Amino acid sequence: MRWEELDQQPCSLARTLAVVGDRWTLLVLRDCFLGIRRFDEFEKRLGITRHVLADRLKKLVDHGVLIRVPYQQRPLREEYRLTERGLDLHGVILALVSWGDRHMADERGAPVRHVHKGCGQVMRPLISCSECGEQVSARDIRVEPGEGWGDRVEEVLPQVR
Amino acid sequence: MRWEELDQQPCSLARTLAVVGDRWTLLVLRDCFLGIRRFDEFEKRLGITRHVLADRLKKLVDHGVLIRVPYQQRPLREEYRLTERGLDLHGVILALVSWGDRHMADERGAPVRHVHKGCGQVMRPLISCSECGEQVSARDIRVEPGEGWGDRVEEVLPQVR
DNA sequence: GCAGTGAGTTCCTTAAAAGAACCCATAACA
DNA sequence: TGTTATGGGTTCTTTTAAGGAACTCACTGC
Repeated sequence: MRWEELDQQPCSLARTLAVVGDRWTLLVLRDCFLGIRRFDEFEKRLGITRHVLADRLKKLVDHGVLIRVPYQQRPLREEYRLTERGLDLHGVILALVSWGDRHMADERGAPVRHVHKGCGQVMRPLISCSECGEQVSARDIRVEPGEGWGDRVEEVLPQVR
Repeated sequence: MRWEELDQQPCSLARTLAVVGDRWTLLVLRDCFLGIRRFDEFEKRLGITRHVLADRLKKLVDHGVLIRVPYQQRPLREEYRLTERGLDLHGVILALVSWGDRHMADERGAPVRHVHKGCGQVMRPLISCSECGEQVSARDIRVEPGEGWGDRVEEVLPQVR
């Protein structure tokens, strides 16, 4: 399988990875959520090569995750902002950060805190069931084929422990 | 920045990406959550080269995400199972799948459904605040430096919109 | 008229992934 | 007794991607 075929797969994970499944892309998005918008700021903060940065920003724009917005004319300068679609990736970033906080933090603790504006508290993200509201983890969930699965009989979902 | 330095950064996202920030790794993990455990099964399902698969499995074992468990002696054969640390990555997979379901699904809908064993319903994962229980999205959260931030004054968190 | 800025491109070198072939212990088959 | 199959890799060569540095271009401001 090549990466170009990835978004054709009947798998939402593969399709998402076709958009953001690249380390630089996710680091760029992290900075977007921190309010970074301009080419040279990304470059300075990430230590990414301009070449790769230009490529990743372009792909994110093509996928509707970022949008270019002019912030001055003569000479035209544009910055990159998260679209609604991009903002919706916050859950992905949060999940990654949260795992890192739990399993990769050094003795000094988590590097950044997330403050919930609503209640003013430092929060951890919890994942819960949209139907009953209860908190869920891996063992609470069973996976089964949905409508978009298609009729590839041969690719049977194995038993989930 | 090289990938070897990534887990040294004072950023939980970067540190998590040092472990799982690779498309193949995440696809391998997806299959782990579907119950796949053996080398040749991963190979068949993913269409990954054996070379890369061996490398990714080894890295996941080194990072304590997977563990090798013998399932027969003579000849010794081992399978790969998620550790607790690995199971805890479920939130990451769920977040990625969920975004794909919302933004990358074709007209037929989501390829797989997640059933919450607790209530028996097909669920979507919701993210909520650990302190007040309210549902949160990108705009409800403010980021600020935490204990593990260190004293790099120059790297100021920019204003978040 | 010269240096600086923002946002890239181009060119060349190094690293990683794809693809195919090979290896090794054992078992099962004929 | 040799022949093929299985599981889980490793080796080798080619293609693709990333790193690093220099160049471009349309301005601005000094």
